[in-house]
Amino acid sequence: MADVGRLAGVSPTTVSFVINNRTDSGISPATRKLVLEAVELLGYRPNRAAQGLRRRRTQTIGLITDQAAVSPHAGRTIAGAHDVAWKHGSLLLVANTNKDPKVVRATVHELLDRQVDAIVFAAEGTRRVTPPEAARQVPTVLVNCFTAGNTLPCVLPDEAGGGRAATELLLAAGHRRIAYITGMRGAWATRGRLRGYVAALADAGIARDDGLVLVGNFRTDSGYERTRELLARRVRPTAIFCGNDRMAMGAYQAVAEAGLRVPEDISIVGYDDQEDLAAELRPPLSTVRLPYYEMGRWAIEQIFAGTVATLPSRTYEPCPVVSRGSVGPRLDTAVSI
Amino acid sequence: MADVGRLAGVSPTTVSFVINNRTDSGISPATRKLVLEAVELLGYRPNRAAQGLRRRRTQTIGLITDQAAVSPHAGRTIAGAHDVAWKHGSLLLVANTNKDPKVVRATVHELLDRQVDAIVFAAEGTRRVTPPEAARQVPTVLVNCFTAGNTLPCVLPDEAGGGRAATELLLAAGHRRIAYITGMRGAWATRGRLRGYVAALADAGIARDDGLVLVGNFRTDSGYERTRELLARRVRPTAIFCGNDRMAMGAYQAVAEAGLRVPEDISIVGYDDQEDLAAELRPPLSTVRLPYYEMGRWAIEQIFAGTVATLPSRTYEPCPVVSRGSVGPRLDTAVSI
DNA sequence: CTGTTAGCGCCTTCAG
DNA sequence: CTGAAGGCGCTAACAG
Repeated sequence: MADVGRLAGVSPTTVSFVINNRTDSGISPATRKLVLEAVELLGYRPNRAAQGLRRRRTQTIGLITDQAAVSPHAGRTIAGAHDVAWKHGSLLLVANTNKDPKVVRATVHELLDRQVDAIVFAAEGTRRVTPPEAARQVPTVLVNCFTAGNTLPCVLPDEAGGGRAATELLLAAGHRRIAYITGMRGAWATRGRLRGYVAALADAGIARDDGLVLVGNFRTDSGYERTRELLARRVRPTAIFCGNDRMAMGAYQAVAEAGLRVPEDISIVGYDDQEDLAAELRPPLSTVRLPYYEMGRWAIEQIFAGTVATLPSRTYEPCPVVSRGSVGPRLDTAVSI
Repeated sequence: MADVGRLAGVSPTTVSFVINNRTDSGISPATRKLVLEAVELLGYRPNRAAQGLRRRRTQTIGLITDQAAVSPHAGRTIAGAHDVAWKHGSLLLVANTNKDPKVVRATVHELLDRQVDAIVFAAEGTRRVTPPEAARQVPTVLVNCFTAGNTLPCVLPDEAGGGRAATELLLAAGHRRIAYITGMRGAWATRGRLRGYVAALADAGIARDDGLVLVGNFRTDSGYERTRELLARRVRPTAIFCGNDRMAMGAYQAVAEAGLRVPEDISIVGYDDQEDLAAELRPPLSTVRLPYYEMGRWAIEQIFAGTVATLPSRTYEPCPVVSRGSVGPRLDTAVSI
């Protein structure tokens, strides 16, 4: 910076003013141009570490994930967060903990030591977390997780809305006997999706039939097995809502083995919109998207909006329907009620 | 730090010595203990931004990806890189470019401005890249990509080795009529895998039969279509090596539709070991793993080993076979040669 | 409209 | 064995 000043024949201060184009302390256009030329000539770039030291803002945000490796989910959250941060001139310091509380603590400290402006916690599967107290030193927002007393603002997928949307997609196609293969019992996602399913049926004036709700576990096998059971019944459902895409893949197989076709003979809807799976199934699977990218965006947007302190304890991000080719009209009018 | 010194009754210098436990400038055990207690009491943590300014090392490494969102791949590379960096007390500054050269340039500068100690470039799909010259200011290593003149060291998956391993897995099970459904023509991965396939067959003394090599495009549909063609032949292959897992999924469907079973009637091997797909297929797919995690590790290890400058232009990371349940013994001895 | 001065928090000679 | 002084690169008061 001193070099730039020397070359332009001004003081370092003036250079600083020009670089940060501060309008308050009016620099003459001529000087300004002179400085800019010197900057260009020398290829000068300000040292952010020094800036951070002085300004107490590093233009860096810490993002802590559970387990980035396992699924594309963490990647999408990071991408969403990154895009917004980038637009504001910030970058992400990304760290992985393997849910190990000691590592989480250590990570928060490492981030804080590097003077991050804010921290985002992102979980793969929705769950309760207990971030270390130290994180409170900077604005903190939770993505896809929440604390016991709702002590930190968080954003969660609107699972109930997604369950409703999936069910309504089927309802709109004329289906009335819609089975639901749930995910793992007790999982936060499972409960929400079920609530949406039940509500949608109720709104459509369809009597609740617990026989149509089978318990799966999110694995392909359970989708396959439960679908076989369903197809073996005297009165079959005309559509199946699967608690996730992998179970839907299992369902596809059971349907094929029974000599039936999707969607001609039976309609299927998944959940998650798992990349490289839902779109690649034959026929492409209609499903509901888990808004990881959007949640990542949201978190960073709140940070830049400076609204973190005043945020409601929970914000729900919609799970939009992704219509592909696995839902068809109900055809068995003869058999249904 | 001054506070700590005051509390311990020593100068800031002494505190610094204790914190960085410098053995050269011998601090008495008593003083040392005193300082450590003060640090503990005050919850003092050194400011890395200030340290970085002084030491010219920020304990931060920049990691630039192509498109983190699309697949789990980038996530695995990040995880591998992170784990090694963490072990050395460093953190990753992660940034995404969407292959846009202007964004890539800008990102490199943002990273350099933040004084990263090194830069890693990671691509999703193996390809040629042209990183901005500016990156040379710090050690730079490429993951899953390479430059035109091999001007920067890189690590790539050993696709030929993987193609060979997949083929040998089938050969070992007794198969001799092994078809290969390739990925997109011209893709770097496709060529390497094919080379390995051809070499393995040659080594086994099996005459080359170009009729067994069908061109696919990495999408599920092509795996399905090519497999149908294969199954319609008078003399069928007893095993199929698919250029990736998605095509293997398509192959599974064609096999099922033909009333055949994997692996009883026909064996199938995939490539990529795509999470949440290969392991979830029924039967679980035997495949070859793309070593993203390992390549991420490798890159950071080189950086800490200080060997970046002396590295060979290309290093190949093995693609290990992942045996699951889709390969069985050849049963049609009657029909084969 | 521009320059001087004084740190941000830390590390590193160099004296004692 | 420990402390004082100086500076990493930058910005914010405060003068002029």
